[in-house]
Amino acid sequence: MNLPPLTQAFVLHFGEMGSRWGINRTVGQIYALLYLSPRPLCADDIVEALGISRSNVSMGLRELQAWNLVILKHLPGDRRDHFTTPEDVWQILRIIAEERKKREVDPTLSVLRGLLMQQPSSEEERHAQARMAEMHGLIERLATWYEDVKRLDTERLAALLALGARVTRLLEAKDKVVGLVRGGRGAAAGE
Amino acid sequence: MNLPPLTQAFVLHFGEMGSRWGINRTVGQIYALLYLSPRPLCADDIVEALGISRSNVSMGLRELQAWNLVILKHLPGDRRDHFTTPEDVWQILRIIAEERKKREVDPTLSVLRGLLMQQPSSEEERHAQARMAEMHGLIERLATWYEDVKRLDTERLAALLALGARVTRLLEAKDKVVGLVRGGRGAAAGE
DNA sequence: CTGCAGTTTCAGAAATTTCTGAAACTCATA
DNA sequence: TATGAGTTTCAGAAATTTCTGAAACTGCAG
Repeated sequence: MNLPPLTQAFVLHFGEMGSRWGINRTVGQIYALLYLSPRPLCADDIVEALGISRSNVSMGLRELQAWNLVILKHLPGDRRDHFTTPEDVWQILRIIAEERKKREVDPTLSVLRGLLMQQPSSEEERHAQARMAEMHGLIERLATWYEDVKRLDTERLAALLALGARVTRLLEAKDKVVGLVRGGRGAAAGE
Repeated sequence: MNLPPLTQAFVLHFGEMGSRWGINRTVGQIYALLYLSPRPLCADDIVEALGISRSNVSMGLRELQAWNLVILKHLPGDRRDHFTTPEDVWQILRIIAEERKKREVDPTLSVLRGLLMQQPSSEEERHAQARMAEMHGLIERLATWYEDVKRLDTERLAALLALGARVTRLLEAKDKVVGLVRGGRGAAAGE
């Protein structure tokens, strides 16, 4: 691996974190490299930059495509596929959230649903099912919230984040205001 | 493994998902078992229930303790440690969020900070650093939001979730109302 | 003390995941 | 349709992770 020091440090870090993030070292490194690169890279550029085998790069790129984390570009006059990552970090965030939900949450949600349909065959099972119901309820709430929030455009999403916990102040204010407005003039605060 | 069918299905599922969640199969299974159990279990109960070695259980419990996901109970007249999970699923959610942040986000945040302090030594590096700055900015925003939200009590948190994307309506309403209230009667909406 | 129930540690075995090189495939173009 | 640049696949090698049994440790009870 022969990269400028900052790039190299970033790439190595992504490699190390990869396993914690549910991808492997190579995939992490490839992603990091593409993320930093000012222009699309082809597979051989990656082989060169990271010093790993061609087939490993191919598999890594395949996995990143499954994650929707790379974009395929065709440079004019070059048959080879070239790859970049989406530019916009908010877009990347959305993709990662979506994919992690799909992989880490949805399967459990559907298993829970299945198990909650069944007839418990003992007191033990009745209790177990109640616990599953609690878990299911929470996950479903989170999932609904996420489905909702992910549709927001970036500007609104950013505004919401910036507001942080102060939304609740707003929430409480709402109740007051709703009363106030209802008792006074026309509608202003919806719902 | 000899468990009632619903329990067994849940335990096996957690085992399979374990690797996606950053824990291993055994740890997933132990957690699932404790989560469903109506009473605290000791290590040997777990060996018995899951059919795995005593030392494996010991390591698994140790890891779950590192995650703060189990509670140690001492039953009167029994020297052995017994384990449960926190009862409240919201509490569990908080713990998982905290631990995942600590493991999956904080290290990257600190590496990014370090790299952003350095002097870029070329145009390439300057660009790479700009990309890192974008990533750092986003992650820091998310982290701040999280720090903020995690302090909410469960009731408020639940209310916020339930509101979902509709908060933005409220946000927009706020602007209107603030004007309206300012131009009309006494203060109602804070901030 | 000594014995013993209970727990932890750890080196190596087993299982799983990742990585490689060689072979197979694809498809534009000469 | 033959060539070859580029890509993918896949079986086995290498590395890593997980799991086990045996040995070491801990601290209470007699």
